[in-house]
Amino acid sequence: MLARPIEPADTPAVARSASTRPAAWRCHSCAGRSLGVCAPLDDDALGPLAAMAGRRRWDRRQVLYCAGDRAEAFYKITSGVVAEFMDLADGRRQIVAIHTVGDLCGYSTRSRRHVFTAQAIAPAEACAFGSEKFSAYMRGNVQFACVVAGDVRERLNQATIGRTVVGQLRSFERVAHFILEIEERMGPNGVDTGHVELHLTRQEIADYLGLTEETVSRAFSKLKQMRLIELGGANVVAVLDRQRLAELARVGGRAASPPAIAQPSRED
Amino acid sequence: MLARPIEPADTPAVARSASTRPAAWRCHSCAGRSLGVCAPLDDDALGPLAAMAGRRRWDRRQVLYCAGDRAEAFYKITSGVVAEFMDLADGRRQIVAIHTVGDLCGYSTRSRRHVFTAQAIAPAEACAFGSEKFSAYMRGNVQFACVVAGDVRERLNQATIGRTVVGQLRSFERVAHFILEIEERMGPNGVDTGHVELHLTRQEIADYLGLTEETVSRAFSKLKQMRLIELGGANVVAVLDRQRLAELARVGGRAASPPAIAQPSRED
DNA sequence: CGGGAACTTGATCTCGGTCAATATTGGTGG
DNA sequence: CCACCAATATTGACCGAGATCAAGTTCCCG
Repeated sequence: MLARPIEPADTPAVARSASTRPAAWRCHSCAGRSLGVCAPLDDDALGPLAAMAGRRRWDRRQVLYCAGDRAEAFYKITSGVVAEFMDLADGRRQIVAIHTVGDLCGYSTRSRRHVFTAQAIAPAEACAFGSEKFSAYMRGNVQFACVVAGDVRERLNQATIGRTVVGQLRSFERVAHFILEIEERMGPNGVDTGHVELHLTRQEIADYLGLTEETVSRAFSKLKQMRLIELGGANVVAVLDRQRLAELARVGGRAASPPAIAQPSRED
Repeated sequence: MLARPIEPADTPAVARSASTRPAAWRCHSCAGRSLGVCAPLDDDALGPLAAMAGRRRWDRRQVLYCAGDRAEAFYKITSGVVAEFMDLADGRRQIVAIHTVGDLCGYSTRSRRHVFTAQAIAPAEACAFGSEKFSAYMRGNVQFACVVAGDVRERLNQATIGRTVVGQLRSFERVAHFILEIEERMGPNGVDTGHVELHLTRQEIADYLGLTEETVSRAFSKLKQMRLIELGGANVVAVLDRQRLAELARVGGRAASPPAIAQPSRED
């Protein structure tokens, strides 16, 4: 089944065989252990997943799967960045999601086919779960099924906010929103230096926001001129005034920065 | 029809007590029984849901819930049309979903608050399930949890296609897509006469597609002039050439291109 | 019928797209 | 380490799709 170009699991034989060590022990060194669908699971619930997981990696620009392909696996990203997009016949492209460490991608239609194409934006690694086994585990474990449902629900909310951004905001407002979104999603590390590595090229940002690369570039220049950001090398942006940036980017009634980290089932 | 704002369940005592009549018996006359999350469930699985369900109804323009409100219930629509939208501070509005018979709405954030506002676009009725009970039933029934996960996944796909429509298509292409979408979602009845009742005003369509009402109106006129549609009274559209309409509206589905390996860059 | 809401159409303006010319960056080999 | 080259970004000039402003027109519904 799930082909593994690299290695099924870089695990010493001793660990695989013995029941003295739960399969989930390998997860302890995983950056995504406390993120996304893994976070709410204890080691017991994680065990079957860890046992079916294989490792995969892709270089920048490599494709994980294509729209229309039969869905073979889910991928939980452990490093790097992956974009999902839809293509139009004439070459227009809409990036519909950007995934990074902790995110699960590979959701498909009811007919088990991918709707989107996924491509590594930065060299990426992931835990791969065969679709069949993954679904079977869902059908056998309520907790996991609920966790997945919650994950998809969260993604639906993100997608919907994205639709509002593209449908209603002006170009530079969209870019402001993008900067804050990336800062939030990519840097879940505690204190921020105010420096955000974008990972996406101007063209990719344009495809994400429904603009052209020239307009995106102009928007960056405008925000820089407004003293809200500073542009650095290596595609890094320094956020100078998060407050005003957030006002430009505001979508929906309340603050655009819900504590998005994987955490308790309820807050406030 | 049965009206009445909130009742736990107007079930004859005999049905509630006796095992001779499952609680789901009332569902047999429901238009949504074979749609959405109810469809995959047999009467046994439906029973607990039916037992917790109450009926609600809203007039045109009435609000089901507001963004930021604490989520109290899920609503499975049994008649009418409901729109979910996000508002911006300055009055701009994005309709992010249109729901009709069979659709479940009321999904919230992890913090149990609504992200969107829901409003009846046409007088609507729904089966209401208290959030707590609904979630509890999910946590106790794998099948139901999986069904809900599948429903949300489907919605995610729709939302993503919507984002592509708004981000990439020209105004009249978006309207073409809208017409076909409404035809498909509102008329699940067998053979179509080619007549689609839109239910939404021009302004609402505009808010859905990220346009202005004038532009929407011009797009309708243009499609009419192109002999693809005919405009009738009562906000009804006659589809004259579904084929060409679909070509304008096409997103995602690549036709015959071999899904070769990593296409390094966009063109060439 | 009458009046208000929804729709259509026209005139003009503007934001963002398009085309095109540099400028900058980053990677590679000498 | 530097020179060179391709990829990416920036900036400018111009254009056009869609927004805006402003009348009219049609459709409901009492």
